[in-house]
Amino acid sequence: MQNNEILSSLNPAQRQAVEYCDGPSLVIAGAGSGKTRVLTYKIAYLMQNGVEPWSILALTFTNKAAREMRERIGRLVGEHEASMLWMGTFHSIFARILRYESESIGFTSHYTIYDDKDSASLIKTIIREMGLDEKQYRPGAVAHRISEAKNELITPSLYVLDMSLMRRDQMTRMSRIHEIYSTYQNRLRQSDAMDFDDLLLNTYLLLKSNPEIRRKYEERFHFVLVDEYQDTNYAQHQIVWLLTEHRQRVCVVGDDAQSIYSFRGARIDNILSFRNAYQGAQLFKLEQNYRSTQTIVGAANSVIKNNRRQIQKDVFSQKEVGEAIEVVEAYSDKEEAAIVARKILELRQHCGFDYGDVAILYRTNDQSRIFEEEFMRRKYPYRIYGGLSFYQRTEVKDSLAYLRLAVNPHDEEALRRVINKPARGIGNTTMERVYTCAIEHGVTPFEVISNPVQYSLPVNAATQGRLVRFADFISECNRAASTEEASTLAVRMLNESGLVDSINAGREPEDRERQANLQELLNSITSFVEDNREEGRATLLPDFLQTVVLLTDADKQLPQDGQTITLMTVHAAKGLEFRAVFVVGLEEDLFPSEMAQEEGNVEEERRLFYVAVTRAEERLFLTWSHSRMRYGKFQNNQCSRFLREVPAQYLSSQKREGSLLFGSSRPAMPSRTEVQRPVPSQRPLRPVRQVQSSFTAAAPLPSGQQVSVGAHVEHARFGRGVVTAIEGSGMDVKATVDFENSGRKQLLLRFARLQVIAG
DNA sequence: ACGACAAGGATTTTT
DNA sequence: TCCTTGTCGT
Repeated sequence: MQNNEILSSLNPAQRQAVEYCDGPSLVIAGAGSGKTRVLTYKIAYLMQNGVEPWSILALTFTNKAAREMRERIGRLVGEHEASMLWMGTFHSIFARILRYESESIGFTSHYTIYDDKDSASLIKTIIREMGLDEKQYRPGAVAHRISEAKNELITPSLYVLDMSLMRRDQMTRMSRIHEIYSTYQNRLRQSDAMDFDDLLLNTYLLLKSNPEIRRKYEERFHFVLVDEYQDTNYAQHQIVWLLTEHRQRVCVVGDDAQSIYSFRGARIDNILSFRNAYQGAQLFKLEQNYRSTQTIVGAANSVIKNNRRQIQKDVFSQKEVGEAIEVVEAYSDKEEAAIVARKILELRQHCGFDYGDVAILYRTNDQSRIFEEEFMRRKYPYRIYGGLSFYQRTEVKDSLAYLRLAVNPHDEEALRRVINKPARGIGNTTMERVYTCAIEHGVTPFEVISNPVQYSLPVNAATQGRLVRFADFISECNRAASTEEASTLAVRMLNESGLVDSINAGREPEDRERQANLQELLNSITSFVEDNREEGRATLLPDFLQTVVLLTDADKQLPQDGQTITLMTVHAAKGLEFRAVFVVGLEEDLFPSEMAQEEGNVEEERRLFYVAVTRAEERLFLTWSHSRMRYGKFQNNQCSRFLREVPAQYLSSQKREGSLLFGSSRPAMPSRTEVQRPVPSQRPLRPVRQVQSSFTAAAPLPSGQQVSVGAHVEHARFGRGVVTAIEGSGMDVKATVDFENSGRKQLLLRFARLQVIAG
């Protein structure tokens, strides 16, 4: 695709944002304004103007966003080119850099990444070891403080110097947090492990304290782009700064009105004051909403106006005015669910909606239950998103812990988790002694169980034997981890450890589910290995683990089949859109949450409401209930202030009897203002690069079938597709296949499980 | 070492 | 209300 083709499909504001590449820019992308489009087109534009793909760094928050963007760019500039971009989540990109540079910060290249559960568990252990009261030092609260500190780039040694932090800890009777933090960091290091926050903190420290390394990455990344900038925390902002300070070639995209993750350390100030950090940054505003009706956009605008801290913008829609928003007032939560169900029936029967067009959005997960019950009764197909993640399930975590030990036997949390799973006579008493002994000798628990005699561990001979046997097993797997293929080793390890048998022993339905989960995990390892093999790479266990810890359920969730109602929290809905949306539970102390009121975070709750409203394309329903069962008792509620912030003009006149809420006038929509048009500066363009490859028309498959360009093929996992190119020679013949549902893939024919359907 | 029971806690959760 | 966690008894 040529430049002009890329640019011609953009509106003026989008186009200006794409074309401006000379300096820092901030793209404020209103809801539904084509943000991803701008990002992908901008990257394609950069590449077509001579910027090498491997010198472009694009950071996202989710793997899903990164994957989708890479696919879209692949369609513009070719899969091969797109595959060379540095594009991924902050965490995965930084984890990769840290693996490469691990030695300069005292880790090995196969360091373990602790997830939240692992770090919480370690923090809890430390609190106990220090003899502190767990009521006073609630592990969750301590973990949160530590995470906050890390996100603010405060190391343990800086923590003690920070008077406001120290005073705050004193006030909350947790004055020893700094010690816990310091011990926690030491234990992580000893375990050759980093938690999620360390991936950012250590990247920052690496770049900050090693000028040569920093220069290397500054020189590597000619252009840095950041998605969802409103959700970045201080650490992320600072790392981006370290990478871009000198070139100032940075483009951040986001919407301050959709900043909803402050509880995770996100700083809305990063986006609000971007132009202070990057002096002279160009501001582009994408204000045309392509998603929703004028009514929905108008309502959303009116609500968000009540926030003080925001970047002024005029989001508008040129779609039809659309249907009025319906407010539903219910007497009980049950009735609320029943009314919603009835409305869905109406939508289906009279308005041409399908189940898959409908989403129910709520503030808290436990609100899903009552809808689930209602839909179950009515036999509506539905799907609840959220809840406990696949990777957090006990059997999955246990299995992964074994694999982690094979890669890094010093991983304390993994060892704690599985040493007696299945029971092998190594109980708590023994392990307490092991940990004490390890601390005394300054070694890892694994070293103690490997050589109990050497460290004079006070246990009897039988226990000693059991410990050594386990340690030897892990050591043997550890040796195999650098040679044996991931799937083979995983299967062997989980079998030989006895974990598989213990999980397969049960016959209860829950046991069946556990068995299925274990199987699913093994399948995922196998397909990971096979995918890599088809693309010409071998896969060892470390490769798999590195990828898998940074995955979430959202990444493996099957795309909507279009036949089920979606139930999810508003947070989970960010970035999605539905023809019809029900925002339910609009009551004071629920939405906005009572917690937010205490902490003065109502503006963030309002942004959350804004996110909810702007998910809707055509129909929006806002519901609330006078009473609701919460924590086992009935609660009486007032309707949410956010409901009152929606002007009556957007609301339907039909109201329930007895409703004191809303009038029924419906004046014209507010007028929109002119789109802002900054003047982009031109710069000379380098010629478009040519890709050199040897192309062939046809090649044989292992099955003997001939596959040629244009052939229709079927793949075991990717489904059906068309071969668009065949290149390479001998062992390395690769086919590029456009799959109907899985996008474009390059596969090594030697391994690919391809069937020719029609040639 | 495991099952039965009580107590306590309970937003949101991209990694 | 309901789930997770800890304690106690066998």
